[in-house]
Amino acid sequence: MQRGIGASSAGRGGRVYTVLQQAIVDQALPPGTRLPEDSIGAQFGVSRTIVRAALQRLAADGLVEMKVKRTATVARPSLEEARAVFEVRRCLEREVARLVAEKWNDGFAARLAAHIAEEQQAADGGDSKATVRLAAEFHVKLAGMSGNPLLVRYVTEVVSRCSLILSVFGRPHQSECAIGEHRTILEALAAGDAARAAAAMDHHVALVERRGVGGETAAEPDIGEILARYLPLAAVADA
Amino acid sequence: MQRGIGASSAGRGGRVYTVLQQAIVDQALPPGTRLPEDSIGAQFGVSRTIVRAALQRLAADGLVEMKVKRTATVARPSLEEARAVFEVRRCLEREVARLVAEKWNDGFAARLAAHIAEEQQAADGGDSKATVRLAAEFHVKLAGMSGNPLLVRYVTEVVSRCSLILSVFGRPHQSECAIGEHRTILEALAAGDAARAAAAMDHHVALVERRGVGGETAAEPDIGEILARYLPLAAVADA
DNA sequence: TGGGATTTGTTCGTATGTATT
DNA sequence: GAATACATACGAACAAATCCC
Repeated sequence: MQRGIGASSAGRGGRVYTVLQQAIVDQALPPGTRLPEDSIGAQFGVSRTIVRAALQRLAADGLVEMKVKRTATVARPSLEEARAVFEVRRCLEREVARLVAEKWNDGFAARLAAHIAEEQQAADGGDSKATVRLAAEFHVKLAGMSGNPLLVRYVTEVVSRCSLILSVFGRPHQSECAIGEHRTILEALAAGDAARAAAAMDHHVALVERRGVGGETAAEPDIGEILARYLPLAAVADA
Repeated sequence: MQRGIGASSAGRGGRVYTVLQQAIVDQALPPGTRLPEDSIGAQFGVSRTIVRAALQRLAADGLVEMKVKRTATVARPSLEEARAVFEVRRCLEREVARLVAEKWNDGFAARLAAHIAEEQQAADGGDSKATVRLAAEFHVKLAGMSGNPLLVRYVTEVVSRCSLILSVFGRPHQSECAIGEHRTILEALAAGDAARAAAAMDHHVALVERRGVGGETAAEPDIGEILARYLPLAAVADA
């Protein structure tokens, strides 16, 4: 289990897609990074045809921006987009919690407990990259237990986009490290309480959003405001 | 306003994508219909590259099946898939109802009333094709009022897939002609009752599903003849 | 403002795999 | 079961648009 979040359908342009997606959600490729088809193809040893297909899939996922006749770039979500994505994510994940609670069994309990243990281990070891990745995988794994492939696809997509969003608006890492909240969700599920599980999930996602985009509006500020901050410096420089 | 449901992002491989999508949701291209890149490219006067991009997008939307080294075909949803799609659709559209109820204003009321009147007119005129198309557009239009672009995209996708599903399991047409149910939703929204609107929507989608699942399938017609009928629409969409 | 280097959009040829007689 | 026809996967090449100096 070393593959990327969306590795389920690795068929079409698979390797390039998977690697790029993982690199983007890992924040190894920050928003705005140019993704020229030539260079990427050279890196992977394939031609532009393959890269194009991968980039188009990533664009459909909202992780890459492709304007016509322009070099593709890693998407830079706006604050509005961020809100929209989290809104949909909360809706989807509430449904996941309800469905999984209905289908609950001992196997689910064991798998989730093991996953949370892994999260804890990564956190204790100070491996922030793994911590973030595992936090995302928790949600995808849970969605998988709903037995609904379309729900898995959508949850995978919104979770990926949320990782990207946190890399724009959130503090560097450790924003998603709410292992305790994952435990709370597990407990509600184990108790067979669908409503409480859905509420716990909703609360958790809301907290992720608050931690990520709640406080400051770090990115996409007003140009005028920025220049105003720099004017005093200019005055000094002139002197 | 003659464009296809998913015409919002007509940028990449736009014309071919739009026409094929419309033809599929209109059930003019039944499930299982072969979609060879050559023939389609010839019809549209473009090369396989363009057709490929369009087919890939349609495959991502779940409307087309593409296995490696095999001719693409119009997707033939299984009963399980159908259930999964409707499950997600209910979840998404409940959220749409809630959000639209919150943002309700007189403009929304007028636009929805006009749309329902159009539906009624098509139904009275016996235009079953227009009736089905307008029924789908009602949901997409409503989603647009949520102000959440991602929600619009997802609703558009599930609604399209539901049209395809109905063409497999439902009676030929008129399965979705529940204009009265659309009116009930509008009334709940106009009353400012978000919970009732969500419930009405949930009930409506459940009824669409119930009416849809239970029939048989049809035969395979000629692609060229069908696409020729759709080319004029493409010209209009481009203008 | 202009021109050159980059990079995309597209087509078409070849290799490879599938379906069919 | 083998051979043939057919259709896709992939890559190379050309023209046009964009970006940068």
